[in-house]
Amino acid sequence: MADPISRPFSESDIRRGIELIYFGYSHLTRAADERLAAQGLGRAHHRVLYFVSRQPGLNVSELLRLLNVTKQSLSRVLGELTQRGLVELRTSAQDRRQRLLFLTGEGAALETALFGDLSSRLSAAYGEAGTEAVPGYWAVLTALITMEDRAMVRALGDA
Amino acid sequence: MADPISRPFSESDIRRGIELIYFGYSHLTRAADERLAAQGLGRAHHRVLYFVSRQPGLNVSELLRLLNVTKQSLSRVLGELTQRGLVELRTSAQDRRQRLLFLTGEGAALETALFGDLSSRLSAAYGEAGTEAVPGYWAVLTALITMEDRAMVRALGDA
DNA sequence: AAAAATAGGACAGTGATGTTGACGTATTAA
DNA sequence: TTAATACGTCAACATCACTGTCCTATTTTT
Repeated sequence: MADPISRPFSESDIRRGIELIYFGYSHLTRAADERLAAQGLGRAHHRVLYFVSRQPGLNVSELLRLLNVTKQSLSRVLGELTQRGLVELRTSAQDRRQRLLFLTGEGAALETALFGDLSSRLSAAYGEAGTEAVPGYWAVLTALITMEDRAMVRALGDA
Repeated sequence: MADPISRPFSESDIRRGIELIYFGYSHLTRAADERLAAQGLGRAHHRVLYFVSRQPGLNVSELLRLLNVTKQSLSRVLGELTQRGLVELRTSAQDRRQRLLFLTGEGAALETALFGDLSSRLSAAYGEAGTEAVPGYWAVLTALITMEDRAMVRALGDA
């Protein structure tokens, strides 16, 4: 846990961490952004495709919590994705108020391609940084997430 | 360096890396985003304040390269920042076509507060993750950046 | 059975941030 | 003198987010 006595991190260490995550994230998504743009879609669409692929059958509320946007904002994106036949909404049998989200075949194909874009870049980075570096990368990023949301993010992996 | 033989990274490792950087970055900037919103500013303004603070006297072309946006887009943001008296443009003595960018006192004060927001979150994360984790965090993020841009990012630290 | 809470959708207006494209001007370099 | 460079600017438009309000269907509570 956090050690309140030792403060081994200089301003330069902090600035480095800020700049690297900013540039790193933007490079990570670059190829996927281009593929999306070619289809007339944006990152907002990708995030929906990603999470629906990750947790097929999740409902709108759960997706809203993950994305941390308003339902009006999600509604537009979701409408476009269903119109294009990339995402499907099915009424839940347990609670007929809920709409469960699934990718169509076409949606899954696009998501796979987009995942490939991210994956090839990140695999290369893992490889270049070395196996020992990866747990540290995970640890700092995990610690950036507030306790409140950490369970939600962990749950993605458990699914 | 990259080992072309071993491929020790599963899809789950990759997904984890994607999700953590997405949620981690959004948590990192949360407090700063709120401070900006309270002033009627956005992340675009913050990025300018950040880089001008980091490299006082950089010119518009250099800033465009760092931000990777069009000059029309930057122009609006820069105009707002100068109007509010947060950023100052001075004509370069060496090349009078160039405008060199500096923070005003007020601009520097705001940037300091915003940096404090990022810094306190990231310091806490470094601390929680442990000193050993930080170099791994840096290494993976650095490797995410294309060789082309890596020199540019490194140059920020050297300044 | 009636009332209240929940899940979700819809309409209207607005703002921040980005884009392309075209054009202009001052300054420096060839 | 010509060409390239470093800006700045006007116009139109797209994406993605927001607030606020109102509505329906369904489930839960009382």
